[in-house]
Amino acid sequence: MRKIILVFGLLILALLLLFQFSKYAVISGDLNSEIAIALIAIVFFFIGVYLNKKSLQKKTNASDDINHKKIEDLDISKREYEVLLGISEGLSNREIGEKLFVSESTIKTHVSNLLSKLNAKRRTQALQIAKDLQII
Amino acid sequence: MRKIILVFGLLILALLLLFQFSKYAVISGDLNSEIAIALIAIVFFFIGVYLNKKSLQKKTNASDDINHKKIEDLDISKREYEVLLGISEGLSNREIGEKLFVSESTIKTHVSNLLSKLNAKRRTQALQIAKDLQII
DNA sequence: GTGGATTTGGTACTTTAGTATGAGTTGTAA
DNA sequence: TTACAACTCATACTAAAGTACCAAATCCAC
Repeated sequence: MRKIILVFGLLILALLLLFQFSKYAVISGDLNSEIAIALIAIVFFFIGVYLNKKSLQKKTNASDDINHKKIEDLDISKREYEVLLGISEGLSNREIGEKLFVSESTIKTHVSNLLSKLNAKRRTQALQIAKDLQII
Repeated sequence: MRKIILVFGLLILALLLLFQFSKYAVISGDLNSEIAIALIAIVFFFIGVYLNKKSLQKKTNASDDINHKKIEDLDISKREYEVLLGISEGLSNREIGEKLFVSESTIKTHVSNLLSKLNAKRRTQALQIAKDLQII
């Protein structure tokens, strides 16, 4: 919020300076008024582009950022989450076990716990739910 | 490409009109020059916002649009694709069968063919590959 | 209308996935 | 230090998923 105020403050300041400058330049005869207006137009065009890009960037990041709070809320442990990532990579339980240097049994336990925590019946459903909750 | 030229043409036209209008208005004394400049600034600000949004929109759509050509290239039939969508919803073979009003056997056949076409060993891997190829 | 692709489905089997249960090992917060 | 959560692993199941093969019905293009 403070950031937004700062940006807008600076924007207004720049705006005023630009106006004053263009007026002075035109009056003093250093600058053609059309060119001054064109400059202002160009500057504001790019300000529009810049601000829009910034706001869209925030939205995009927010939408594909991982919701860590949700993971905690669901009581998903660190290890369980690593298993979930393995599932999302399309690995089998055995392969996840090899990747994390534990036995397939261990992975099965984690998967089973994960499914109940995510309220899913299958690993594919777990993926769908996890995506909905934006935790993967 | 033709569209871009059209947009820019119109833009330049609008620009010239705006200039002429503001100059005329200022000379005729109907308008204060600061207000004219401010109007131009605002107009160009929104032009910047609008054009930027348009270009970003295209990019976004292109990235999460389904690649139909790829589906054809992989020889994935209409029915197989429907099964793939069922998998991505986290459904079991039986549930996909119920949804498409065919037997589980049929779904198994489709899944098996899908896996070999996608070069996947498991349905979860098929999902990952399908996402990579942007066909789901 | 014939031929090829698609869709359907069955049997028989192997392989994974998932459940239930019990139990030993850590790390760590009270 | 003890109590608890997280992690580990095993056994013994049951339930799905996946493969291989075969076969019939249907649809569509040439």
